[in-house]
Amino acid sequence: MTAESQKTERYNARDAETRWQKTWAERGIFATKNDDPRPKYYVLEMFPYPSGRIHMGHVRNYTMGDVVARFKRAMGNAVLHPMGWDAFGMPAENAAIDRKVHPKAWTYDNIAAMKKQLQSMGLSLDWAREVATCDPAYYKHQQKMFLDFLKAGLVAREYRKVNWDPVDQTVLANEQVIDGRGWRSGAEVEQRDLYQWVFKISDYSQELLEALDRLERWPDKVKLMQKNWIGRSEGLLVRFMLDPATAPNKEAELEIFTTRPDTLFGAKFMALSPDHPLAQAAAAKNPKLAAFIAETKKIGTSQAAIDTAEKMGFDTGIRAVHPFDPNWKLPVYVANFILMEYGTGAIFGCPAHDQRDLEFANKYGLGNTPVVCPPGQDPKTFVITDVPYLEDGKMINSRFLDGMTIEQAKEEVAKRLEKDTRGNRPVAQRQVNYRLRDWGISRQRYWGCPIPIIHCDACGVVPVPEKDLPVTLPEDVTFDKPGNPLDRHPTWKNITCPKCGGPARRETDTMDTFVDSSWYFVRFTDPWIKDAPTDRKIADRWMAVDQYIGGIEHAILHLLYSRFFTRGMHKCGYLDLDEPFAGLFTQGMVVHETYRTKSGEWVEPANVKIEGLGETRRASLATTGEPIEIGSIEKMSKSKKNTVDPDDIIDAFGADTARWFMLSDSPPERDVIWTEEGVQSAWRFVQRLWRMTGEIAGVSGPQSRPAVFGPQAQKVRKAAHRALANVSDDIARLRFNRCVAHIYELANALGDAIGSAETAPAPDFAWALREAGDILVRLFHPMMPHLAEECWAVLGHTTLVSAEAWPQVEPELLVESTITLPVQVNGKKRAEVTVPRDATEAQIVAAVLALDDVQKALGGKSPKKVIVVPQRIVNVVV
RNA sequence: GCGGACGUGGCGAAAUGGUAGACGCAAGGGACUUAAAAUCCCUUGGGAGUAAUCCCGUCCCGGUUCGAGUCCGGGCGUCCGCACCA
Repeated sequence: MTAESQKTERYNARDAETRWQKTWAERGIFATKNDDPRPKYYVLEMFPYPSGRIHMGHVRNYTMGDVVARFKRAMGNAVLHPMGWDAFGMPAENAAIDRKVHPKAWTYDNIAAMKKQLQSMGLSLDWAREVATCDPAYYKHQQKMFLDFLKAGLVAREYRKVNWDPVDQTVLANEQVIDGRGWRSGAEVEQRDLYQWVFKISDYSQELLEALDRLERWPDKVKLMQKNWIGRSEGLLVRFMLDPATAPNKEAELEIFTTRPDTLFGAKFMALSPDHPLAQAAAAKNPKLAAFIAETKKIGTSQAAIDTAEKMGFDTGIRAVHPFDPNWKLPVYVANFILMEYGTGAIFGCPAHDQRDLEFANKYGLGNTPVVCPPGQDPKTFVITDVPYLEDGKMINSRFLDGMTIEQAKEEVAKRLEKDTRGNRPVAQRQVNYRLRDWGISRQRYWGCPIPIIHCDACGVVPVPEKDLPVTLPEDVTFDKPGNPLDRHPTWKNITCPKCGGPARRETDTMDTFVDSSWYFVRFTDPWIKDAPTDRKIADRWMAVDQYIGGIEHAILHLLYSRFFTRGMHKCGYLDLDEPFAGLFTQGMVVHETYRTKSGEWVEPANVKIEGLGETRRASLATTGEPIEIGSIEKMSKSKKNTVDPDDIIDAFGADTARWFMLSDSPPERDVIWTEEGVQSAWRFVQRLWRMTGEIAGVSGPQSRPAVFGPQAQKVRKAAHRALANVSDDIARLRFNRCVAHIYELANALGDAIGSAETAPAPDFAWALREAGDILVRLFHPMMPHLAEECWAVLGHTTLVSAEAWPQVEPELLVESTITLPVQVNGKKRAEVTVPRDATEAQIVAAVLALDDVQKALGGKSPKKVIVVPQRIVNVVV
């Protein structure tokens, strides 16, 4: 055979893949009907930002989703598997600034390019439902819901301290500040006070927290992260009297929040946030205090600044009165470590039992009194110097609390102070605090959903009338100056007030793009409806998303916001559920080795030549041969140039190879290392499957199922049905790496069987080979759909395997008539015993004790007992 | 600092408390070939032995159990999330 003819016998992935993609599109087999009566299954992958090109992370994510979609479809479900674009956001504006292209043009060009790439992957998507969040037909409904939320009390306008990104010139959510820097620009974030539109997500703190327990198919890790983020703590609000002689005004009281009311007798000082009204009032009369407060503002909010910042305080001269002792006066400080946003912005300090309080007290010589004594410690000798005591113990130095546990003391203090009233109000009340703060959605940006609000000099804040929706973005904008182009737009901004007809201005802020992605999954259920965000019946039919798949980086922001927004939509009558994602899966990243030249420049894998193995493994520049350092394995990123372009891989090997590799080896929740060897291995397997089905197709056998199967045939059939059972189970549990292994096992078994076949195999064996071949193709179809169609046709089928039902397991093929059990003596394996499947325990024991190896291991002793675990193991204990 | 996850061959990894290392990669040997590629076959945790076989082995130290990679306690290490949150 010549090299040329061999070449033609290879599977031509590029050719076959375009062909099958065309066939699927023509026959519309992935279109989903909203009135499909079969049980629904909604599988969704997090939609991409149209950056311009897909990356390997997308390939992994969408492959996993597609496997689930194709499997569920074959299982007889009506499957909803849509795709869209998270199309608003800053990169489009950055491109406008850098390249002088309009954000809209840039975005839609990117969408076109990426759509083509996604289509080359052979994903079973219903493209008719495609949405882009930058489309007025989409954001119109978002504006409507903003107004609904406003009416429902879920939106507020607040003058707020915000994180200001000086480079991007916009406000950032806390979640978008990483180590004190903007998550996109990397610029050090400043604090500014601005009017902000906020969603009242904190009204749902308790609800969002409690509902986590009911999300059974979410990873514990994500639930825990959300739980910590919501940050519930129970404590006591306590009103301290201020010594009137020292108070700056008639505000003769200071309210604090504490989770440790038990330590009240260890109090040494009070501390206020620099932003606290009492601090401000005191500063008005005390220039030195005012200067101190100004000083605290200069210290940045960056992580480094917070880590290294020393505790600083300023004695206001005000004295507070201990709630249990009118003669006990506590100095009131302004301190730089007290946050106005949490609790009441004021605390009482108990240095003996709090790290920060102790540092502060030590610095200002305030001393400490331990009030909780560790078990086994003599209270008389127990002193605190540099390390506070935070554990459990018995109360000491605490008058009526002495001898109690911490819990008892907390309860006692709460009870007494709740009873105690001052001015008709109890001195203390129990309170639950949350760390979660309202979601500021205002962004000083052009490329986002306009907030449908008008500011009128006479009427104030006026919602845009619904008949005027959508408020569309003007297209004639310039990006030659920093800041928001909407703010300096001559005509768009100025408008007449819909209420009074007087001069007014549009709100020029746009919404955080996380709003766009907080409901797109609902829009997919009916993206065609024009006059409402949803068709309620259809939304209720498809929601919740049964399986949501995406990166762990969205564990908090996107998922929490979506949970909130869904509740808002529920409240406003757009659907009837609270939790949008019934099942969540967070997939790992695609990582790759990094390469750098001696001078420290990153080098793309495509330009690197690797030689040698292990210790002698060396890299050099492909062009010049200059030696290159092999660095650590890291997430693929443009900055480190360790990326592999999906287009290149699909061109060279086909989409199926890329898909197969993405599912192989690593468990889906863990990172997968992209290697050249791994791709080669996947590609070889594609070829092998294709050859193998060709060989099976060449076997002539009976048309109808033989009545009896010989041992050779049974062996093949058992292998096929075992693989079928295993793969079915593992796809359902998203254990794709195990599916891959089981498919390899079946291919190996089938390869052996074909190898052992005669030129004219017996009819039953021939039939079994064809059956196993059919099963094999249908099993790998969700992972490698194009190859599967090709092989399916080679096997003589005229249907599409993509539209075939999942094969049925014959359960009797999964059980053996005899079983071989390992035999242990004192927990060490010494022999094996083969017994009939239905052997009784007594029969098994007899068979085991009759074994030479067992007798030898017993060394003449008689066994104390024999443990028989049915179908598993036998252990003889001496 | 608080919270969580993980630690298994040369590598990626399997293993409802029940034969540790399935499956893949890499490596070594062989077949086919003028040769290469491709393909196929064999070997591959460590040690002892001609061999049958035996001993050791899942980060370390203990414990529970007939039996522990798996459960519990204590270390060590790596990774992730949160963090002046009162």
